Amino acid sequence: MKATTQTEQTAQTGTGAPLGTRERIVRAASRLMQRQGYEGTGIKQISREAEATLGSVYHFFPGGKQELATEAIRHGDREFADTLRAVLDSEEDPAAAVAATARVVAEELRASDWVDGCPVTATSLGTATTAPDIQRAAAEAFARWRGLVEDRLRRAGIGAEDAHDLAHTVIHTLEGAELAAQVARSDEPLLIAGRHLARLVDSYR
Amino acid sequence: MKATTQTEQTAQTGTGAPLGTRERIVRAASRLMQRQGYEGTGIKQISREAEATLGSVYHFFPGGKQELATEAIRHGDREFADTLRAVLDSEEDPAAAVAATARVVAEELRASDWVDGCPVTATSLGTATTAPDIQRAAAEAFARWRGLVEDRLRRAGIGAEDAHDLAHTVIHTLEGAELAAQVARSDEPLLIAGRHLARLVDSYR
DNA sequence: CCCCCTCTAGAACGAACGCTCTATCCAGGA
DNA sequence: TCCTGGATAGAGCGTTCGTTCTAGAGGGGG
Repeated sequence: MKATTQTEQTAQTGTGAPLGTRERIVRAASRLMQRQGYEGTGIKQISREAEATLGSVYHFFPGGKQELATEAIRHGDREFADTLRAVLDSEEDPAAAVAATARVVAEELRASDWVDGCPVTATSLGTATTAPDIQRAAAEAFARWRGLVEDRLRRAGIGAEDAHDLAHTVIHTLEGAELAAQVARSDEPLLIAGRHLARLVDSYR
Repeated sequence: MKATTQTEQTAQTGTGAPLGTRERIVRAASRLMQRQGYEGTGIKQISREAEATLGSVYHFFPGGKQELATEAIRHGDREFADTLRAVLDSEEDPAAAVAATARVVAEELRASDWVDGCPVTATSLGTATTAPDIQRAAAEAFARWRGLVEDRLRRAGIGAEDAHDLAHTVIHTLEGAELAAQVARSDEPLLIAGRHLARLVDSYR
């Protein structure tokens, strides 16, 4: 971790090569806030987990905790968008694709012992009155995810307005079901949601 | 606010009569945590808002913040259960009843300027690893709400298994749509969810 | 060779945190 | 009349919070 840090972090993301300081901080912030929420996560805990110092955190994020949180949300946004794209394209039938998404979310949640829920939700909840930037980043994440679903449905031949509405309900139902699955420590809510969403999508074909 | 406090608070809830200290504390905690989350809300802020002193808070809730939070969740649980019962019975058709529920949630959210979301979600999120009591109370709230919907659907002639599954998706979709409505500051997610849930329920008749 | 600039390092600040503790108040029973 | 015990009151504990600040490390360009 030297002055070459900045160039490293932009180049390598996928491999196991060492990440730049800035990227390590963002990832640590995203993961911690996903589990503990915005208020429940401290800057010092983030810097410790990222193996960076407080000085580095404020060097890369002069806006402090709020700037770091919005960046963490954007990280979670991109991350889920990637898996969403992949899963939606993995099935021929749009209804099956939606059900597969619910299954994947359920698997990942179970794998984390029901701890890693939606990073965007956990980070943004409770900041409505204090940090509008964070809310905006969260809204943008939801909008992007809905856009991916909407595109997929339109490509399957579903009309523009129906696809728009369906995308809303698909994303939001997954969101709510994941939340319920988390507190119940069971994937039943997500699997039921997947079946119902598939049925709903099918009814518009 | 004297020694008669304890008897007062059990007796009067609906009227405009003065509430007992304990009840005032629970309500303040519920409202504040609904907006700011568990970690974002301080005990001193609660006692200030409830017009009670720190001594009173720890007198009624020796378990501290965690005990207070579980009580706040149970309060929110009962509150939403009451409106849920009322709205579900206000319509003849079960699908229409579900859509009406989404409309009511949207109205209340809008009335609070998109700030008062689900009290159970906001309070319990981020406490998974630290406070299992809070998680349990949240899970019980969801289960109760699902139970109310399931009963309503079964009374409308829907089969046991279908009613069980539908109740899951109805509650969880409303949950997720309310969250999205909050960050987007728009009731569109909830209204779309209401239409889709009605269509889904209808498809099981 | 040395300056410069990005990045690292962590001590220190005031404020707020959850919680403990002692003191006081006051209605009802003996 | 005094006593008892639930309820109120708030100063103060140690800790952690987000943030600021100064100091140093170290490689590339003049």
